Amino acid sequence: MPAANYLESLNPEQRRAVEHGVVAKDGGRPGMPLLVIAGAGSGKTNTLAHRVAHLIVSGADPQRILLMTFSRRAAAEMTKRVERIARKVLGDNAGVMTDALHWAGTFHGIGARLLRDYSDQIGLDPAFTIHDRDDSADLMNLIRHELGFSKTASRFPTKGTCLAIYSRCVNAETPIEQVLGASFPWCAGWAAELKQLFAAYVEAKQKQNVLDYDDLLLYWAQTMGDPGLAREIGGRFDHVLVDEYQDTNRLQSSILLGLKPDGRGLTVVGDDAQSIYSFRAATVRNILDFPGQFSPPAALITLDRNYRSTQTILAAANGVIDLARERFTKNLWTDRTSGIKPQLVTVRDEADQARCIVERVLENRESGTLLKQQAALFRTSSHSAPLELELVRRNIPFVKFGGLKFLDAAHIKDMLALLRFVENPRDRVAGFRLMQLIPGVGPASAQKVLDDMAGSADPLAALASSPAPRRAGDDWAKFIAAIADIGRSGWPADIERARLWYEPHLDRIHEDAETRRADLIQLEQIAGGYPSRERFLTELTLDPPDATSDQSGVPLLDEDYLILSTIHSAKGQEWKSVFVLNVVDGCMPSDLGTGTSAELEEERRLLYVAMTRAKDDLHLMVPQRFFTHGQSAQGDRHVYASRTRFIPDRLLHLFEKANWPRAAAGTPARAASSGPRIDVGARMRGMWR
DNA sequence: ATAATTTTCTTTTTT
DNA sequence: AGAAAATTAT
Repeated sequence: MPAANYLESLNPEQRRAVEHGVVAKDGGRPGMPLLVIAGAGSGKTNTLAHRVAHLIVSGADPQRILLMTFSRRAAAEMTKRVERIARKVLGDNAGVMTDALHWAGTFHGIGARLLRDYSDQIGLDPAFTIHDRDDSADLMNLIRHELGFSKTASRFPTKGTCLAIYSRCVNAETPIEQVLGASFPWCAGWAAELKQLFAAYVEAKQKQNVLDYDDLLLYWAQTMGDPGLAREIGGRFDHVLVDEYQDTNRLQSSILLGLKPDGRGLTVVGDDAQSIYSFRAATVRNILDFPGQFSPPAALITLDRNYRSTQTILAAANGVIDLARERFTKNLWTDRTSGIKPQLVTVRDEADQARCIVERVLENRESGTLLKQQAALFRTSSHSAPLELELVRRNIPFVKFGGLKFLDAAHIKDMLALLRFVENPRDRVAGFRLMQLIPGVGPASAQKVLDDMAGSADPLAALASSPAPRRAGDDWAKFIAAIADIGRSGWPADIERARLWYEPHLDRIHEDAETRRADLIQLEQIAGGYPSRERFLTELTLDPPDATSDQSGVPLLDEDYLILSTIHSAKGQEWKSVFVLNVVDGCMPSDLGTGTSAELEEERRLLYVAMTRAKDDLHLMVPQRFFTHGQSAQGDRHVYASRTRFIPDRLLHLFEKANWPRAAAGTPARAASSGPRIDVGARMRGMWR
């Protein structure tokens, strides 16, 4: 039997978690269910990876292991680690073994694959396409319009709100009245109309052969409701492991229970103190109720030793989370002796905040910390705007996670709509968008053609024979030809053909066609990495490349760059040095998130997550003034902000207080070194614009 | 039917 | 400040 020394780097609790229920040489037979509560920085990913590797080493079939993570990035990282660990024991065979670990991904991604596999058994066309959030909102809007809700006396909820309500009903498995009461009280009067809208929305999706994000879970859960299929699908996997379980919702937990009703072979890992996705209907009850769902109850192992942060950072983070209204896990501890306390840096405004961060980031780099080992975190994507400006000005490369995506750009969406329409001609949202690119074609004529198509058994033939809209001219024939060609040319030649059709429209519609064209070329390169059009479309909508860089293109891998990220996107990551922006009431908590105490508690956990990302030093930035929006560019209307309510006075002893720019003794704080504070010249020029 | 213009509303986090 | 919806002009 292989020496188990690859487990020696683990502490006793981690090792128990890894070995739970695994008997050597047993073929990795599924054992009793296990819940691991793993605090921030407690080696959670490492432990889970060791457990998977240990299962494989003990004889489990990697093809029969289902590993579900929160993002695909996390899945890829996990697979890599599993291979590294397994290699220590199995040598070069490990690669072969872990390659077979191909059921690793997000709930949504795995759902999409299973639904295609079982499509004929559940009456689904396997060519279904997937709508992202924007597509879903567009479809919702279409229906909303059709039903006449866009012209009601008092205002009907917007498409986005409608979709949010729908999504919550589905994901929380909760009736609409309750959802409206709890989360959307201002829409409570519309319950009947919303029901009607949702019914029509569901019908439209089915007619058009499209699924939205929620459907991937919903259809999966429904499929598991059939005992035969549940047994078959559950039987495909000996081991099911779920990461970040605190951020799963009711629907996801019912899927899990459907897969493994007795809990055998089930492992879930999470930390209730880091639950930050309840806006997506995630519920912390999932993790709390997990053990009791089985008899005997699932084993519980707690990892509370932190390996990431210094003692002072941990003390401050513990201080913040200690004030939470209710808590279930204990405080983290570490034996990493402390450096300096986390710093609470007061700055004048957001511009100074940006300058201060840049200055410290550069100092850190001088003393040997790469930019990549430093990150600036913020609550809302737009909070980083002044910092981005300053970074561009100082020529410091950075990559931003969260917020606007590559795929959100209009021209990228146009291209994807074209490919999607070829893949699935019944996808009305795609067709509707495309046809309106053609000059002389607006909503009305697009509608008419799509109706023709919908009424036909062969939609593509109907498209070709449908009369061209009167004012479309030549461009219509070109459109029809392109659609036909793309169907024939094969992958990835398809996408080049698609671009050839789209380019004239791009030039016509957009001023900055050149920069956008570069994006399209990049899209083509990304496409080359996928084996088929279907896989490309599916995986791109489920896992959009999430880095948008203000520099051109994605920085090369060996280049050094600073990380900018929303706190949500920073989950599971760590950096040597972390700067948290706008630690101020109104930003953290967001002024939108202060409604209910549950929301407030989630905002508190958000700050906790941000703080626990830091290994060696942590800066919380507190700008005192905010310039308000909605005024002329040079206006100086502003509001004064105060330090976040999550760090009240009695926690101040856990922090080092600082000001920036540092006021020289006796003199008022004034910008000495960082250039002019106001650009008078620009103001004068601005007077005439 | 489409394009251009004015008015009104809404502001997070993401698979 | 910006987007989406409604309204008016072509």
